[in-house]
Formats: sequence, C-alpha cells, structure tokens
Amino acid sequence: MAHEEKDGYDPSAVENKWQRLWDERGTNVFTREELESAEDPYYNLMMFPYPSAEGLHVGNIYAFTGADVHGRYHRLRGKTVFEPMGFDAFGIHSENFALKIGTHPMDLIPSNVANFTRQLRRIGGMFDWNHVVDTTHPSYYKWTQWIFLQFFKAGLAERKEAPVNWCPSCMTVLANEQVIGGACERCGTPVEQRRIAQWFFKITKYAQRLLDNLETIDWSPTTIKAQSNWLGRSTGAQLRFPVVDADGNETGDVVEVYTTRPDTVFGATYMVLSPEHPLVETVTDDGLRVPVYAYVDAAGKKDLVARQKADKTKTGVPTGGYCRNPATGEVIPIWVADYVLMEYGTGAIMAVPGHDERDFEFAQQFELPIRRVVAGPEHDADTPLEEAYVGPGSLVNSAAFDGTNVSESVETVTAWAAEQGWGEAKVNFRLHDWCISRQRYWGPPIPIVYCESCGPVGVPESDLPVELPRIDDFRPDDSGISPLARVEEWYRTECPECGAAARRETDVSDTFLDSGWYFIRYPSADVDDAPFDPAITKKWLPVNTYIGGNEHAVLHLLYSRFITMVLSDLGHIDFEEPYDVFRAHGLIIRDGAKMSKSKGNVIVPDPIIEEFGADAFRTYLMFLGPFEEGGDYRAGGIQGPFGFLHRLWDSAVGATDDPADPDVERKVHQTIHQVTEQIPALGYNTSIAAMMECLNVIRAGGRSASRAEIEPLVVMVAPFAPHLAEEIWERFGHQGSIFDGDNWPAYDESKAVETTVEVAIQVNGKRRAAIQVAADAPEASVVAAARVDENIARYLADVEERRVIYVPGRLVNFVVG
RNA sequence: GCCGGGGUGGCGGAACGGUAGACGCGGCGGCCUCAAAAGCCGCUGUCCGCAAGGGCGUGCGGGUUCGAUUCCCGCCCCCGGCACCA
Repeated sequence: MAHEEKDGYDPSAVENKWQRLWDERGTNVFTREELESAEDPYYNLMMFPYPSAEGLHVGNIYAFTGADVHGRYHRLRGKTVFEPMGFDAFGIHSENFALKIGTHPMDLIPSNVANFTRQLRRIGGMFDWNHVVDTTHPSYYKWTQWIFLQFFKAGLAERKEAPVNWCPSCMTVLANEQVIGGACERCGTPVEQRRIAQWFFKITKYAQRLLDNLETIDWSPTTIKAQSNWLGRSTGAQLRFPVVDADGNETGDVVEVYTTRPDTVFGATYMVLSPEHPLVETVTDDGLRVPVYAYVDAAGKKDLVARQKADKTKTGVPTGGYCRNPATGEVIPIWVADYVLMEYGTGAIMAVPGHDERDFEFAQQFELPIRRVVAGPEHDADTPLEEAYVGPGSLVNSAAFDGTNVSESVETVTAWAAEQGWGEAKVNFRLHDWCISRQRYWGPPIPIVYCESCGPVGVPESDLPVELPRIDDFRPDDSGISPLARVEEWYRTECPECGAAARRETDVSDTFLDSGWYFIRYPSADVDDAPFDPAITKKWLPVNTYIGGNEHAVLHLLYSRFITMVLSDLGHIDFEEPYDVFRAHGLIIRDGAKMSKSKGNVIVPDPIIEEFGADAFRTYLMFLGPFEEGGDYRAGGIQGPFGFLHRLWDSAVGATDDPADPDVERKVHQTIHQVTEQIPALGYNTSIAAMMECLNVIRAGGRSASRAEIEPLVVMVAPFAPHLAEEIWERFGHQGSIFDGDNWPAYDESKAVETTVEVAIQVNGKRRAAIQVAADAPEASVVAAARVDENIARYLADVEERRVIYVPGRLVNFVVG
C-alpha cells in the first residue's frame, strides 16, 4: 500500500512540489544581469489579463497555456525565454464593478490581482514574477503619462472639440472601436453624439505606414485582414463643386466631395451634405431654414443610434441651395441627409444615383433625376435603370469620355478634372484619430495643466507621476466632466511655465494607452528612472511571438503598433513594429457559444485542477482542438489526457534499463519528428495525439517501457505537463530543471525509417486489398506482388489493363476498363 | 450586404491530390479488485452477408483527375467581425 502511494501519480503532490521548487530556485525569473547577458533571447508574450473579480476562466487559461507551451518548447530547445505576466487593471470595467459592489477600485484591484496571481501560479505558467506589470501602479502609469507627453511634444496629441460617442449609461466617451452597431460595447446602451473637448492621438497620420508594414510582419492572416479593413484605404478623387446662387452665379463657396468613382461625375445629379457639414447654414435658402435646421437638430440628437440601425430608409431635406456640376455645367440641388457621414471623406458627396445603391434609393424616394453614365454589356446609353448599376462597362452620356472603359476612366477623368482645376486624385482612410480622453476616475490622469496665459502645458517629466488621488466619490455623472473635476484640492495647481494659478486636466486616459506599450515595460519592469532600459530593450525587443485573442485585432494591436512607430520615430527605440510574429488563438466554445460570463456558460477551472491537476487540464485544453481555431469544451474530455499522463507516469516510473526495442524506437523517432515540427506551428492537438500513439506502442501488450524509449517522450510532453516532466526528469537522476539547457530529443532519421510498408492496392481508384512489402522494394516487384493478390486477381481477370499507377510506399492503382 | 473561418461517425477532432475517420471522449463486452479509482484486453461510420467480401458514405449540385475531405465553378447552412465609408 505504502509502495503504491509512493509511486502512483499524484498530480497535486507533484505540482505543489515543483511550483515550490521553481520559486525557490528562481527557475523562471531573471535578474537584470541575466536579462542583459542572455545569449539566445526569446521574448514570448501573451496578452495580459484584466483582473476581474470572478477570477480566471477557462478561456483565459486556454490562451495562456497555449502561449506557455510555446515558450516552454523554445526553452527546451535551449533558448533563453522571457515570459512575463501582468495586469491590465485600469478601466471602466473595474470601476463599474467597484461601483456595483460598493467598494473602491484601489481596494478591489489588489485583491483581484492576488487571486489571479494565485490561479496563474497554479496552472504552472513559466511566468517571470520578478517582472510583473500592473498598469494601475504609479510606477507604471508614471511612464504611461510620459508617453502621453512625448506625443504631446511631438504634436501628435491634440485637444479639440469633436463629436464623440457618448455612452449615457457608462457616462463616458467611447472610441469608435468601442461602439458596436450604435451601442456601447460594454453595456449595450445606445450611444449618443456629444461635442466635448477631447485629447486625440493623430493615428491617421500613420495610416499608410500602418497599412504598408502589414506586409513585413508575420501575423495570422485573419488579423492582418481585419487591420487592413479597419484602416480602410480607398483611392479616388477629391472634386470641387462650386456653389451657385439662384441666377447661376458662383458664390465663392465650394462643396468639396470625396468619391471613389470620379468617372461617374457626369451622372452626379444632386449633392448631399451631412447634417454636421459647416456649409449647411451657408447654402440653405432662407425660406427653408426651419425644416433644414429641424432636420439637422434631429440628426444630431439621435445620430449614431438611429444612423446605425439596420433600418436604412433614407431621410433628407432640400436646402434650396445649388452647385454647378463642373463636368456637365448643370446646376444641381444640394440636399442634407444623414446617410452622409461627417466623419468620412469630406462629409459631403456628389450623388450619382445611377451607379450608387444609396444614392439610387434616395433619388427614388425624393424623385431626383437618375442618369445612366455607365453601360454594361447588355445596355446602351438609354437603357432605363431599375437599380443602381455598379458593374463593369463603358461610359455613356459623358461627353468626350463616352466609350471609355470604366477600368481606365477613373484615372482619365481625374486627370481631366485636375487639368481644369476642380479636382485631384486622393487616397482616403476609414481610420479616425484616436480619442484617448475618458471622463472617468479609474485611469491615469492626463498630465496636462491648463493655464490662462500659456494654454495647455505638459506636466514636467520630473513631476511625474500625476498621481490619481484616492477619492470616495468616484461616481461618474452626466455632466461630461470627470469625477476628478469635483476635487478642487487636486486639480488646483500652478502653471509649470509661468507659475500662475492653473488647473489640471481632469480626464484620464483610455486603457488602450496602458496596454499600448506594456510589452516594452516588461523587461524593464524593475527600472524606476526610465520607462525602459535602452540596453535591455535592444536585446529583448521586438517581441518574438505574441499570442492573443483576435478580439483585439483592431484595438489593442493597432494602437500598440502605432505607439511603437511613434516611439521609434522619436528615437526612443530602434524598431517600429512591436511583434515579429502574432498568432490569434481560437475560442473555447461551450453549448454552441463562446465561453463568457454574459452567456452564462463559464467553467470555473479551480475544481477541475483540484481533481485532475494542472498538467492534465493544460494537456486537455491543448488537445481539444487546433489551438488557432479553438474548440468545444466538454466536461468528460479531460479523462483522455488524464489517463495518458497517468500511463506515461506509470511507464516512466517503472522503466527498465534495457536497450530500446528497435520497433518501439522507430515509433519514438517518428514521434520526435512530428512533434518537433508541429509544436512551433501551434499544432498542439496533433502533437499530443502523436505522443499518445507513441505511448500506446511503448505499452502495447502490457510491455514495460525502457528508459531509452520513454525519456524522449517525457521531454516532449514537458511543455504541456511541466510538473510531471520535472518530477520524472528528477527521478531519472538528472540535476536541475528539465527546462534548463537544451534537452529536446534529437531526431535521428535513420532510426525512424520503416523496413516494411503496407501498400494499398486499388482497382480504378477503389481499395481492394493491401500487401506488405519491403520499404525499398522496386516498383516492378510491388506491382507483381499486387497482381497476384487473390482479390486483385479476380478484378483483373477479364478486363483490359490500361494503366498502372504506382505511388511508392503508398499504393498501386490498376486502371482497367 | 461586405470581409474572415467553418460544415467529416453518437461527440471533440485526424488526414503532402494517394488506404477517410489518426488520437481521444462516449458506448458495449471482458480482466484485475472485498469494493472503488487508476490500469489492462477486445469491439464500435452505415447497410447487406455466417464469412470471404461487397454497396453507400466528408453540407448540396456540377467539373478536373487513374484517384477529390483536399483543386475549380455554382449554391445552402453555421460561427466570428465590419457595416449607409461615398
């Protein structure tokens, strides 16, 4: 009995032991000197969590484990792997939760962090606990503020009054990226439009570079595509339509429009301004001011909500003003309609109802003229339009351009407009500047002081951090002003430039600014006189591999690229892309839906780890599907990997010193080959399957393993089940951690070669038999052997043989007929 | 509507254009045990057949090929993202 207990697999004993030893020996942590002198550095990054009160859920653990497996693999191959962990703990989510349960974020977050830390240790991640980053700690946000100041000094941070997305429930401004279908991504409340003075980062200046660089980085294609769509580059032309009075004389005002189809300018039969367009007032006829202003007013109120509803019924009003179409010379009416958005292009369009679906619908509704200027192969110049025609064809009703193919006409018409001075080619992006102001409490104060005479002044770097004061009343209100604006003793200060009485900025910054640079901070987390140490940064960055969720494809990943680019331009770092490789992991699905608290299908990991151990849990999560695609979580599924580890343990603990059996050794080397190829490619599920198969061979017929057979398997399983691997490694008599040094098994091709192979015999592509032949048997002898197979002979008896296909080692196919 | 990713046994999932269903879960039968856990052995796509063997099978319809889950064309459905972006 006692003997049983000593040698039986007891996950919690093994895991406790090794987690303790890793801590005691500092297995996973680096000193500054070690970071400085690392020989083969590999920076393995995963997206840091928001430390919620609920603790880690299976989705988090899935992502972390997948990334940890990657890091551990590279470490077993002899690399020096830095794998840090941190907490993205500022933001509305924490603040709202604190409000809900009646506590203070400054009390809530440390206890959440402690709980997360406990859980993260328990799953056996290879985290460097000496380099933890907590974005809410003054030692971190001091440097977040420093980054703001660098942007400010470089003219890349700008304060402007702008229409912003306002969530009436969260009572704060949201970035465009945080508005989903017109509603707040966090609480689902319809978003309103407000005009508030905000700080913006000029990310649009970097749009082209952010797009171009996508070609140079090795990222998941889905993420690349999402970023590229989000940047939304389009090419076209900016055209100017002069405003004319009732007599057709030019007033001097010009409506500037952006279009991707300048070739259809001859079909522009009216103009549309967005309700917020500055020219609305100017062009509106006095007799129409009442309806126009009423429309503009209504649009402003409902704005983002109503505009982004699925209902796309067009509304609009005529202004009574007119433009001259510079191509045709015709006078055309100017309308105001909310289907034209102020945020895109120039906020005004030329409407070509014949060849744009939205314009067509609008023109139909308000009985505006619809003119064909493109004729497809089925049409002529006068074919009536039943709907907007957007297909290929050639221009008609377009004066000198008639007959030109649309594929070339964009260019020729633009050139003509340029020659005449009313337009030029233009590239446009969908991307907007990044609004970083938040009228909330739980974030880093924006380090700006407003002075009557000096204007907005950056807080001197020596005065950082601008500490977030602990205040009891941190509730937001509907005024659009931060809770900090209620704390006079905090916001009253002196102008850093002239010393006059001044007032601090009371907004805090967006959490995406916190997470936009944390990866640069990690290796320098213990440096307190600079945001990052130059030498260490040079050695460790950019990040080798970043693994995270694709929900951040256009938020965090775009902002962190932008910040990196700016820091590079400002000379602080010498790389402009933060992550060499990015891989998006899949999602854990349960009951047909993504595992999430709102869906109510979350699995709490702790009891599972308690029962089966972290190793089995990790292995199961990596086994349940391709890591980059996610998979279905099923409660009983862990039995398979648990049993596997159990058998592996039993075989290893009872291993003999006999030499390896050649047949088993062959399987072992085939497995080494496969696993070595698949793990770095994140093919975790098939790697585990291969190792299971290998163990099945080792144990076939109840045979005992020899140590030579099983030791390579133990090393290969170590990324998935690190505690178990360490324990067996130690029992095999090795000194120190299995993760110290290059312990990955070497693949020997000569040992993996099969001597005999099974060859399938097909007749007309259908498998009719299989024969065993020597692996190096010549074609003729294989075909001859195939021919005399009893079953095959029957099929070949009375038919003509037309062809024989031979695929070495695989099959022989007799084509008969 | 647009952009991604998918549709394979009861289930999760494997398959360089080459033996479809590896590996695992679940199920059935058996061994070990006082019992349980763990472990071990066998069977397990479906239909016909005692068997040998054969028919049918990777969402649907076509095509290319000696051979298609894989490539091409046209559909259907599911998941994720974006959405009046001119």
